[in-house]
Amino acid sequence: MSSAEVLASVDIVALRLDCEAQLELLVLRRPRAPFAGQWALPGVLVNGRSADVSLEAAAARALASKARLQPAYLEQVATLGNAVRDPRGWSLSTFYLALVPPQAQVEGEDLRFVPLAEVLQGRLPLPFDHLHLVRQAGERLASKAVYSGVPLYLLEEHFTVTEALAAFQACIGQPVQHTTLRGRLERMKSEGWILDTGEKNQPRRGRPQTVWRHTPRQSQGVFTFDRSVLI
Amino acid sequence: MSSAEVLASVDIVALRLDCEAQLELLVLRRPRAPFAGQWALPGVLVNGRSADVSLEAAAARALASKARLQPAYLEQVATLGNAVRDPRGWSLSTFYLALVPPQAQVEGEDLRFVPLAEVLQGRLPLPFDHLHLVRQAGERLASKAVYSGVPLYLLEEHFTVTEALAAFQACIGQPVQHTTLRGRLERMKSEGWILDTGEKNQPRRGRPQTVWRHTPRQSQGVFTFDRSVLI
DNA sequence: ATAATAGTGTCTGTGAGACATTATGTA
DNA sequence: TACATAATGTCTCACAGACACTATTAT
Repeated sequence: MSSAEVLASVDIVALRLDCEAQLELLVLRRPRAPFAGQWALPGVLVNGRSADVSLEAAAARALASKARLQPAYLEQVATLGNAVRDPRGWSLSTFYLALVPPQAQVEGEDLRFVPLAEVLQGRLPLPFDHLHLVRQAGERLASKAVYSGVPLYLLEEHFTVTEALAAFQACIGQPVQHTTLRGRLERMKSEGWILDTGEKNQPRRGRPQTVWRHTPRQSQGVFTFDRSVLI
Repeated sequence: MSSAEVLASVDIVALRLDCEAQLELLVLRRPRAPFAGQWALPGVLVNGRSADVSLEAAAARALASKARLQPAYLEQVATLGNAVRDPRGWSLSTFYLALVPPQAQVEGEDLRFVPLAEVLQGRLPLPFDHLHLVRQAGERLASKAVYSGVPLYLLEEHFTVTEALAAFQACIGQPVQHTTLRGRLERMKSEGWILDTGEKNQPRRGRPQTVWRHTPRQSQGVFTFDRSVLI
């Protein structure tokens, strides 16, 4: 059997929070055709010649080699494949949702974070069907945020309730009651996923904030609640 | 750029319920090397030469052409890719969970349903990493069954609470309170996902059963509850 | 003191768990 | 009648929603 005529790639939808707790998307200026010079999702081709032992490894390589980023959370979202998404022919994209801590230093000539909202509204066009991938990854994040602790991976290891609240709301796209979140954090604490450092953080004005620390048991696992935050 | 040296396939984990409400897995005797003659998951290669317009179409083709089956539910689970899963080299498998109604007529020389439990226990070995795919698909089904109406796709369109209960329990692998299920069905009814036909079914002995009808709004959608069935 | 922000308490509603009770059929 | 199976009712508990109230800081 000859090698199959299909182009397989791994693409990354990497998100972080900006200083106003809005989601940002990592984009990269494409070095090669097609769409050379355009901003697009970082990705790599997977084939027998690349050294990756697995798809996961290819995803990690895409982020590490193109952006020198190590995600706090990495999850495969889905694989999209059809005959028209790439002008070169039948192609497959297995795409991942990556969550990276805020203020990662990646600004450069051909690498930057852009507001996710701009992309979703089409004001910042992406080549291929990358907008579709971004949408699906965003929906995955939103749906997981209502019943899991996933948004904590967008924060520094040490965080406050206010920061966590902003992260959940950014992921879900809806307001969340702080009392609800406090209850959930309390449950995560009792199961060892986070802990109260005892430290306090002093905001510009007002009462000092409790500082929590995110300590996921297994790396990149998610704490799952048995209820959805009702919207 | 030459065609990439990667083998891409779509594999199907098709499940149905036997007459004792145990899950069964569809397996197919491989016509070609590698592993010719062994029972394995049905699947097809995807490449530019096959006529599939998309991965979804390839998945449907795999089921239709190899088993003449049309699934009531079809969902992409994930894509597994690495250098060692196929002796021919670096390969990708995008695999789908398919739910088919009971008593579908597919028995044949090189096509049959086998008890899922036998496969999971390793008493019925599968080639490649197919056991791994089956496990992941099974876990996906179990996790969805606790907060959605997915198991109803394993039933005939007309069903009773007892049948539904058996389906949920088979998917979850745990007993479920019939009162809980009745409550959920009532909620699905009020949102139009199922309806009370008014008919009754008379079991061998005992009170007649209400006959419900599964009428999913959008084909293959799932009703989602905002709580998990607490285990 | 006042404003701002963090954190707690209270009441309600929903829906699951557990289990008793009632309903309706067959043998 | 006895028995089997289906369906309902009741009570408790966990937890989200909503919102009032208290606590602790800076200005």
